[in-house]
Amino acid sequence: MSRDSSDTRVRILNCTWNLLESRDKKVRMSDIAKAVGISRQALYLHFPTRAELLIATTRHIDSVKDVDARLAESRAATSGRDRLASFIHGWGGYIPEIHGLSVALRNMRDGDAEAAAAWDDRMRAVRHGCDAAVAALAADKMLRPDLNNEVATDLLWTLLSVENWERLVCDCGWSQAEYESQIKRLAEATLLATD
Amino acid sequence: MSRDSSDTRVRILNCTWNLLESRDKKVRMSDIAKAVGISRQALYLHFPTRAELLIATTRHIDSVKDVDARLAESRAATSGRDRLASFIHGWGGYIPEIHGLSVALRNMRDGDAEAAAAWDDRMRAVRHGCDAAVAALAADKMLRPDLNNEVATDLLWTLLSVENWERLVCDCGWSQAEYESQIKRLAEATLLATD
DNA sequence: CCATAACTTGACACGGTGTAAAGTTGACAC
DNA sequence: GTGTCAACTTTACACCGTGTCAAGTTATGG
Repeated sequence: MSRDSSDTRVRILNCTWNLLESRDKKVRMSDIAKAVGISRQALYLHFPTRAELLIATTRHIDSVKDVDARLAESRAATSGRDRLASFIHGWGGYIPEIHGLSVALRNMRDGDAEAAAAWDDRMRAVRHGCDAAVAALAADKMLRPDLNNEVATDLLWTLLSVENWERLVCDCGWSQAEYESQIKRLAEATLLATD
Repeated sequence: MSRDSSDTRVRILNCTWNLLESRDKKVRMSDIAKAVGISRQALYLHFPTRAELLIATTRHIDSVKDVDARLAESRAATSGRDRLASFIHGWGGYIPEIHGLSVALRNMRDGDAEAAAAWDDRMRAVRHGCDAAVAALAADKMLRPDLNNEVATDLLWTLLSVENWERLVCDCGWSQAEYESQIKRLAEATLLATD
């Protein structure tokens, strides 16, 4: 019973996750196999390609970290401004969880269309969140009059990119709190009407 | 005389540049060789590794596009605010020239420390420009009082990343002019004291 | 005519992904 | 017990792109 197929699958996903978050170096299929304690080939019994393993790992993290719950909070906000702040907190706080994976997936962009599509799909989901936050601002007449919804969404989406988080937190050494507060200020300065 | 060594070297650099800007796919050593009209091995007579070829190509673009002249303009600005605007225009206008190369170099990050170092070096140069622009603002007492120079430099540097340009221009379909004007507005909203 | 530099051809090692095939092990059914 | 099925192992190999090596060609200039 301890050698269940689904059990091994979960162990693979967890080990992949751990390796991606801990190591800075490249994570090979053989590294993952070694970490799980199975042969490299057994990996291919569960996941046909490295790309699919990485994609499955993102979904696994999503379910473990309950990304939906984080987003639900922002959807519950009453004012547009609150919604913006809570979306930034929700998504911005999620970035560190998926950062290692994000790097791995992005590094496969050229050479693997499937991996690229998977990453783009996730980014599109973030964009929907940005769009909703912008729409809430517009509904409250809080959006700068010289910005239409699409341009505003583009700007917020860009601001909240994983790359910007990496720059500020990893390269510049900011704390997560500093990141969130500055990005929030920046987003407000960018999007809000000066009343 | 038409078969000069330095002549071939320049042809290699130009072809590499062209391929990186035109193709979206991966550019292999054999692709470059074919484009130049020489054998793959001849490439290695001029450049020891792919990474060194890419790095040499960045330097080649720098000299052809005269990046120094662009930066000189911003250094000549009288007010801090002008300096910021002209730095954004200078660097922001240079990004499209090096974009293809930037992607190729960044994609080598893991696996080639030399390529990573070369890219980081260029980004550090941009950071120096950001730092100078922020210092000019501070000298004019135009910098927001709640920002110290380092945090302000971090923010401007992040704002002006190639990745943000890619998002807005490539992914969102903005024109270069839209990019520059919005980024300028964003930078001012982020850094300038509200007088 | 000879020497040299630029370049060619063809072969190969290496690392990482993915495939294929035959063998082992343990749980459960009858 | 015997059989069977699934999970997993071991070994081997094909493919691709980078980089190396060695021997041969060709043009130019002393």
